[in-house]
Amino acid sequence: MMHEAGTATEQTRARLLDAAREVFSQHGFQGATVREICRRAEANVAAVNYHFGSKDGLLAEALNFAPLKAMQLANIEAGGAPEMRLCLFIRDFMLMLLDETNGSLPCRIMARELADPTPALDKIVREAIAPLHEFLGELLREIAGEKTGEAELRRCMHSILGQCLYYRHSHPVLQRLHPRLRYDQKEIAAIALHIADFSLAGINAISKPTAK
Amino acid sequence: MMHEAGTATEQTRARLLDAAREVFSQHGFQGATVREICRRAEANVAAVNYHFGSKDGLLAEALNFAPLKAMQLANIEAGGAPEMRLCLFIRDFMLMLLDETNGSLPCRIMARELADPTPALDKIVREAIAPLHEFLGELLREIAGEKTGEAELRRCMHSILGQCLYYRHSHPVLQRLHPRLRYDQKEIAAIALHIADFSLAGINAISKPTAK
DNA sequence: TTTACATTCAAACAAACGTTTGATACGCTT
DNA sequence: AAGCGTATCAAACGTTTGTTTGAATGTAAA
Repeated sequence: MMHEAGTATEQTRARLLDAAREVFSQHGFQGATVREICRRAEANVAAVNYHFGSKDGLLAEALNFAPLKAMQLANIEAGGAPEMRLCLFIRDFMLMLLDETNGSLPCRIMARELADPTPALDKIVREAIAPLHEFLGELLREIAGEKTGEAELRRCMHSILGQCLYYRHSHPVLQRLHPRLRYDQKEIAAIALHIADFSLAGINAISKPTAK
Repeated sequence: MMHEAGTATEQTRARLLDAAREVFSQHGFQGATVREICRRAEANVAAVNYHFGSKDGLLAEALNFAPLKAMQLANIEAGGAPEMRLCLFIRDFMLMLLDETNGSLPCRIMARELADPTPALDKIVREAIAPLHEFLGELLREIAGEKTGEAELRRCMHSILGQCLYYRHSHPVLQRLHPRLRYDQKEIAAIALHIADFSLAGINAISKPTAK
């Protein structure tokens, strides 16, 4: 009756999810309208409620934490010095946040939801952000050493995440200030490298305070 | 006929502006409703359109760049080493972004608008953000020295602003992760000090690259 | 073919939105 | 007191929102 891969039903579901990810990442949950999502998916307005129950349900299914988790796993398996792994993490994270050719729109949706709580935020925090913080906390612990306090380490983590997210959150502003700027992969890599250098120096200063 | 300070008309205008600043800073421009603003201001729904023409007009008048400019001016007049002035700037900026007792809600409204363009964003960028970037750019130039490239210096500026704005943008998330956390003035000062230390070390690493 | 069920569709729904209207109340000058 | 312009108000306006409905369509088993 249904449920074979590639069946018409599943195609509509998939088109709706793709369109939803685009519109949600562009306009946020509040700014996105069911009608625009359906228009892009070439589906009827009722399709969202039929397949996902509600706009909330569509958001919940549109989210996908797999790329973020896969990135963390690959980072751990990459091995090497923790400083190098931090460098790698920042670059991969920035690519997910900024690279248009990167398919991981869910990460950009999550970035939008940070400031604007929706019914899905609790799930996002529980399943994506909390593990990310744990992963990054352990990585920074390796770099900063055991003597660094928990609060200082957490603030270093916030400093790094803040730098990364800034380029996503402030993108409309930065585009107005520097209209020529384009976020191609080369520019993203350069920014990531800056953040890594900047942050490693910061961590060192925090973890090994030198008397003046 | 009217326009004397303290007249009933001006009181309604003032109440509307106060309420608008609260609601806009809490829910953003899209999320805020004219009806809630009027309810808090104890005014009729039509009052917004009568006094400000539209919801857009209310936002435009609710914005106030004076505190941000005053802060920059005070910073310049304070004098002292540029490193110390950066420290001062970060603390004042964080207080405007986070301190509940601080009356400068416009700064928090602007922080929300960064990610979500509204008709007022162009004016915000032109009159508040661009001057802020110029001010901070000059301050960082003093710290980093003449040899540092323009792009590197701008990235350092983004690193600092990103760290500061993170605590505002990610507040809903951080509150869920650390429910006990409260942003009193002591905590804000501690965070500001961290960002300053972290960033000064970062700037030094960028501006005076040391061969390994 | 007939039956049963899942999916799609145009249309309508109720609620909330920003805004407008026309009447009423107020404050001032004459 | 009369007249005039401003401010306030309840009510309604026209849109847009997410959602629901009931009929039409497609698909696969009986």
